[in-house]
Amino acid sequence: MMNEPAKQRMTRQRQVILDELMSRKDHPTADELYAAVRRKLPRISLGTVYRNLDVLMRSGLALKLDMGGAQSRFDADISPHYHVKCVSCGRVDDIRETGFVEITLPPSRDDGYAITGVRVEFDGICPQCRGRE
Amino acid sequence: MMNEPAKQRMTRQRQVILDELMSRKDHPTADELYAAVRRKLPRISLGTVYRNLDVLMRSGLALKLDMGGAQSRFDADISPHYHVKCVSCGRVDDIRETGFVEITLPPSRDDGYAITGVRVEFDGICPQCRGRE
DNA sequence: ATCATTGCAAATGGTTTGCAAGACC
DNA sequence: GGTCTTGCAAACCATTTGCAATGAT
Repeated sequence: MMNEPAKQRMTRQRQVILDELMSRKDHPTADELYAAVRRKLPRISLGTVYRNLDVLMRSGLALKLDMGGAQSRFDADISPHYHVKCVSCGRVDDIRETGFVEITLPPSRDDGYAITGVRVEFDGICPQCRGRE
Repeated sequence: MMNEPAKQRMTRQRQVILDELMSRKDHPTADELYAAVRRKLPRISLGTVYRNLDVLMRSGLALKLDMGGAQSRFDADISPHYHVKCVSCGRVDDIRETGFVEITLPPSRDDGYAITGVRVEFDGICPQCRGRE
């Protein structure tokens, strides 16, 4: 009756995916991760990468970033921080200084929504693309 | 040499799509719009809807909302306002009170990004779904 | 034995695109 | 005539899924 948490095994594939994701500070897409992980596990499949990213996400070990654009990006840094997306080249970086964002969740009335969360994302031009202008 | 703005014609299809989009306060997906527009233009194709939404977007007459999830949503209300997405049913509504959001764009230094914009999106539970709990 | 997990391949589903016909200047 | 636009269908591409085989407990 109880909703038992699903028993998950830390398989070799899952561990390698998580390690890879934690080792980088960019925010790779599933296929970028697939390419990287394949160097250690040549027989791994893209489907497995997707399935494991989903598991890691549900377990709270990774974040899925929908920053617009076709592909999702993933982040193993689950500490609170914001993201900037370069409107020119599409890369996504962290923003660590959060002092300039001030959001007070509105009380649950208004049009009746009970607000449960906010997402703040920045657009910008990365240093590389700035130099190239 | 100059980048002339493309000459666009306000075709019947484009007008009907825009009218439909302006007439509703929800934020329809392309295929919802397609279904609605088809009542007036039974022979219109989904491809035409997509192409016109793209044109309207570039012309600044409509906004494309990427609120996560598979499909994009569109909005003909281009005045500044925020959106809430119901985490339960997926519908998207406007938030008109912006007093509780205070964001100061950071100066262009930090890791080097020149910040050009912010996106703020809310999650919540809509009144309908709240009642149904 | 049981049950999560995998590799593989096929399927899905939203969006885009090539092309020939049609509409507008 | 030139060019923007359309309908149709096929193509695209990220992601998901069915399934038989594998692995861990």
